[in-house]
Amino acid sequence: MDKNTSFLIGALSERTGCNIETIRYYEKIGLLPAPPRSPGRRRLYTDTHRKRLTFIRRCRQLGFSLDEIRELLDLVDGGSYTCDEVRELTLNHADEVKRKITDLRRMEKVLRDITSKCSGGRVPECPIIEALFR
Amino acid sequence: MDKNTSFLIGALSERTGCNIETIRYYEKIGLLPAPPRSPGRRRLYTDTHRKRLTFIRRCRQLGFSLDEIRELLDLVDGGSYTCDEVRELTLNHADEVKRKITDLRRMEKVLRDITSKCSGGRVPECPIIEALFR
DNA sequence: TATGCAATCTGTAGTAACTACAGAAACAAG
DNA sequence: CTTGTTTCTGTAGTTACTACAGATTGCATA
Repeated sequence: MDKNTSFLIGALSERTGCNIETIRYYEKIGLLPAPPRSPGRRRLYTDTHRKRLTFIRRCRQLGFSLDEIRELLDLVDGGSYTCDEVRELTLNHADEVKRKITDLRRMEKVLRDITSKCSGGRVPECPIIEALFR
Repeated sequence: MDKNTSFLIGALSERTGCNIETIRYYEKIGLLPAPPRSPGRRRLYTDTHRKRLTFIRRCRQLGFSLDEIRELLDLVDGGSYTCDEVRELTLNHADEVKRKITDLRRMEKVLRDITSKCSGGRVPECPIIEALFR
């Protein structure tokens, strides 16, 4: 928990739930800064990295694309971001999520409707198939 | 609408809402059978193809993966599918859709909660960012 | 001190489901 | 006959990872 304590990539992986290959991938594409290395060239992370990675992971879970996250991080790194800018990005995203929910709900309804029509026997004219072909 | 009337890939694309490259892609991976060709080697589709592609598209919209669709089509093509098998595939999928909806709803709530905390000014300590880093 | 084994390293290739192009050939209209 | 649109094949790019292969490194134990 100390600001100066450092740990290896495996520990970072455990603490964030992000797998090792993905951490190195984020470094490669410049989302996560390259950390200092041990004499044996192992990556040495600190809590700062952990926080940043947590941020990235959380955004991913919220459905932000890596490019959107990059935008957010640029705002943060620039230091001169406007609350409004972040707010807009986030609200746009919330709207997108809302649309997805609507679609999925329609999707679920169709699936349930379809299966409710199926008697469950061994017939060659399955209503599910029929419904989907129409 | 005639069983024997054939049309070109552009028409199939329009009728199904599936874009041309994607149609050729589905043929390449064996989801859509290779249609006969005109003397000039253009693909000649019939309503049978249209129906099959419609089925594929609809399944995609419902969130089935191409592999799942392949399973469904194999069942159909085999001719000996059980209604139960299709039903199970479909119900499993409905459950998955339900889970996705749950996740997205939580996601949306977080996004709205977060933005509601933001006053919208030009401050360096944006609560949205703070919330996501924690 | 030797040795074994887990963790890490780099770099490359594979994944899903397309999308985008380049360059050639075919066809329809004026 | 020219012009423009459509289609053709084949290849490469996309996103966000995941999965190796083969080489080190470092720690613990005999």
